[in-house]
Amino acid sequence: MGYDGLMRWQPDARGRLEEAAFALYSERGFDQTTVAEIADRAGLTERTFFRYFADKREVLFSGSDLLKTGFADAVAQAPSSAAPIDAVFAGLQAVAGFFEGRREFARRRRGIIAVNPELQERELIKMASLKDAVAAALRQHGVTEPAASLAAEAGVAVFHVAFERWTDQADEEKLLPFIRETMTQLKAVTAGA
Amino acid sequence: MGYDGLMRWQPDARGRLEEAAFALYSERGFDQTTVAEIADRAGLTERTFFRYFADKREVLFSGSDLLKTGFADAVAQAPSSAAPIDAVFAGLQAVAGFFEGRREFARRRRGIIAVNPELQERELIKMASLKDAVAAALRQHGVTEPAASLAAEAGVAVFHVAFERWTDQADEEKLLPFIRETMTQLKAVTAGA
DNA sequence: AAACGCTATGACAGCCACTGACATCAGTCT
DNA sequence: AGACTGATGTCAGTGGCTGTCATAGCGTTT
Repeated sequence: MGYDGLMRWQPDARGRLEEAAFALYSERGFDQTTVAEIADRAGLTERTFFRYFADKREVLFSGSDLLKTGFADAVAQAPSSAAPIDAVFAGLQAVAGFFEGRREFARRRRGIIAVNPELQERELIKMASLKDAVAAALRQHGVTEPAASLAAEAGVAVFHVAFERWTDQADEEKLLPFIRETMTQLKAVTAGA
Repeated sequence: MGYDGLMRWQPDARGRLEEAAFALYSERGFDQTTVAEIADRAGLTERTFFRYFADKREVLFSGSDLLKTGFADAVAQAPSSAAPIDAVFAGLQAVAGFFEGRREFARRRRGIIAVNPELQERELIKMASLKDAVAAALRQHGVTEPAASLAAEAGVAVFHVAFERWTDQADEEKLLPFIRETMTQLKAVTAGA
């Protein structure tokens, strides 16, 4: 039999909270949404929200762990003969796969984050964490510092720039070509003089 | 005659708040310090703290505006014949001057920030803002996107890595040599393959 | 010098993010 | 049935941050 209005013990509390937050942040904006409202919409309480997410921002970043491990694992599994920049590129290819078919979602999520400094801060620290993971994977490959950190910085910079250009596009296209082109241009820039 | 205990209308309220915050964050850590305590130590009230600083973190970042304009102005004033990466390097030289003789302060400040994720987030968004300013200066130079953004990312990455290595050093040395070396290594890494 | 006005600060009330402690509910095991 | 476990609810409290109004110091005007 169905549950009577009460949602307690309904499945996927975490997912419901994510959806509710995403919807409310879209409709009214992050600042104009309270955690109590998110919890209500998900049929839960504020306290439960904070059991699943460390804070009000984190609910938008549940995918970043997968992105991080996907990127770093691909770097770690690159042939050991590969130059650092090529190992990083292998990671970027994995990232491109990660976003396959999710451009519209990525676009709306970016819209929410773009208008709020607090959310931008969170996004930046996720990027920094991604960078650290990539650097660690490179070191595991025998790349020494500071080359590992710099190659990781370069890789994440390429991802960031390419990702923005991809979501700015009107048409549904693949992310990978943007990554390729951005990487080429980074090489051109740093080779200057 | 001197003032009797009350500090109202004592000069440099802002500076006193900065010093008090820096001291307390050092002694007990950021989380264990309340804004009321900072204000007390500065002889002011909590409300006044928030008139000078947007939030509890911002009090540690008052210098970042000077750093940003110093970096960006130097980029903008580089000879128009200079390649993007060389204009960026001119900016980095200005940054090195900015930190002249402030290594110990930079070191302690970094210690406060290093142990607190919220402060790291704030530092990261300041870096991003710095990057944006540098990119804008490059565009003003006629550099097109995405080269401007990428060169700016590269420049800020070099600053970041060099700065960390400089503050890790035990001896008081100049920042500029670290910047030179880091820049060289970035070029080597991105030239790979 | 008295009145005026301007700005920095204080005082107070309130919202909301976030936390700790304990109660309660649903399903499982025995 | 009764005990056990894990997810959720309830409640009280802390602290960051804001809006609003009162007040203190200081210069200016008349």
